[in-house]
Amino acid sequence: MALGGLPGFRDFFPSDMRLRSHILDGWRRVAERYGFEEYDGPPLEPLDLYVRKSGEEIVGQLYRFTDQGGREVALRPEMTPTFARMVGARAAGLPKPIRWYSTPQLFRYERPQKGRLREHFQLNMDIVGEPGELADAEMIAAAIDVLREFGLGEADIVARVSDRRLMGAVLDEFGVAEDSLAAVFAVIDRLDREDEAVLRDRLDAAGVPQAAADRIFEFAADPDPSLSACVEAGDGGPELRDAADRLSRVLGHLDATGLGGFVRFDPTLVRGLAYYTGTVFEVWDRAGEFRAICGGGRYDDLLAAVGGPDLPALGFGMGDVVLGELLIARGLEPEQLPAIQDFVVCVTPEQRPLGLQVAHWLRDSGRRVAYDFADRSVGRQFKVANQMGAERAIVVGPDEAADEAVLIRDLSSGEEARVPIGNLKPMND
RNA sequence: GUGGGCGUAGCUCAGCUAGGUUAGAGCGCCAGGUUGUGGUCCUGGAGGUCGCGGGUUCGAUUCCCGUCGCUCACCCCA
Repeated sequence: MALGGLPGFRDFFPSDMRLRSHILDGWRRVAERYGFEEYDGPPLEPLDLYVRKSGEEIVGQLYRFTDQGGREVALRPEMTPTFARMVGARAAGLPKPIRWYSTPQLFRYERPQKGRLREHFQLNMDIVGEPGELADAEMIAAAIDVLREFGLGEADIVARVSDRRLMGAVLDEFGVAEDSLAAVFAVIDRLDREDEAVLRDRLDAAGVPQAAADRIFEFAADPDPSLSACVEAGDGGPELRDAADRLSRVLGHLDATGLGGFVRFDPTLVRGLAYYTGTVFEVWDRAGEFRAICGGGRYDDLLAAVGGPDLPALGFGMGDVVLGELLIARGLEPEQLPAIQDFVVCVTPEQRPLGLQVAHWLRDSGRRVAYDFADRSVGRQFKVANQMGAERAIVVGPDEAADEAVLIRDLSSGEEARVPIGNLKPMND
């Protein structure tokens, strides 16, 4: 290989393209089954579109440059700003709620690692203009159904669901100061992966009182947390009660759909959820081998904040990289379809014109057809037909031609039959 | 940005651990095994500056240093 590609970018050989198409096709099927309409925007956007939402520090993680017209531009790292602009342009005239989906290729300048490249495809499904909990449940159900579409079941995946406001209220009640909240969230996110002693040191460094730390670990130790326990721990203020009530209804709706077995209330879900305002969720493989497969939630203030309409909204994103790794690990890759169905065998070069006509008729009727480009022996042509995975060999030879027929051989059973050439003509010819 | 692992044919790897004649295997690929029938089998072939550069040495794929690349983890995560 004289020249490699860029790190974190993928070449999709035919065998890889199979999985990619499988994933993208599955995404589309389910999104449309949920009544979502597809949209797309430009892969290149003004840099400012992302700075405005996420701040200057994000610039280092963007693929960005100055174009020949002096504009600062960036390859899109996420779809939400583009979505906000597009929704804003049409929202006034569209019936609510708006249900749109997209499958953009996104780019981020980061060190590639497992499940995380510099480029990926991401399913985005969003609902705009609906404040009620049925929409929250609908969104989570859609995410689960997308994964079910690929053959993943309750034993494979789990949706962790919470409300953005719950844990903050609980921590407040524990005596955690407002300005150490971020550090505490980071600790909570690592409860499964890090020793308690290390995490206690971090809490201490963040200025969290010993008593508060004790209550955090006690709270997090509950293997099957309940909403009521959460409200109790937080000594339910009105906002906490409202969040708990809402979440309770969301979970109830999900039970009603029959997807309850995929769902788990998890108040420790706090990570990377800066702009969410209510329901938040992530879907994980149960074995915990991979990163989050998908994440999303309600972001009622975001559209207005990035210059879009002031409408409540919610949605999720699901990347193709982790999902692809998971499907491979669970043996759920799509099966390889042979490239062709029919292989036209020419016995002698004299049959070439007839062979070309037969092949073209078959193609016109929708069959996948190939033939040998060289005038090789019949045996060789059969070898190629077999190698290409053909179901049938269509033999065009002098004996058959004399009868205005071809010989059709079933390559798996070996059965042969003479068929009049006219029978191969497409129906509508 | 930080740290670990790995770089030998298209792919998966062996050889290197006391440095030495034309660097190997399996799979894959190509061509044959004659005259109209494939999958198995047999024969032959193509394909490698042993990632790159430097050092030690009579001699380096093998030892040392550097560098690049890949990969995993950390950081970060929209």
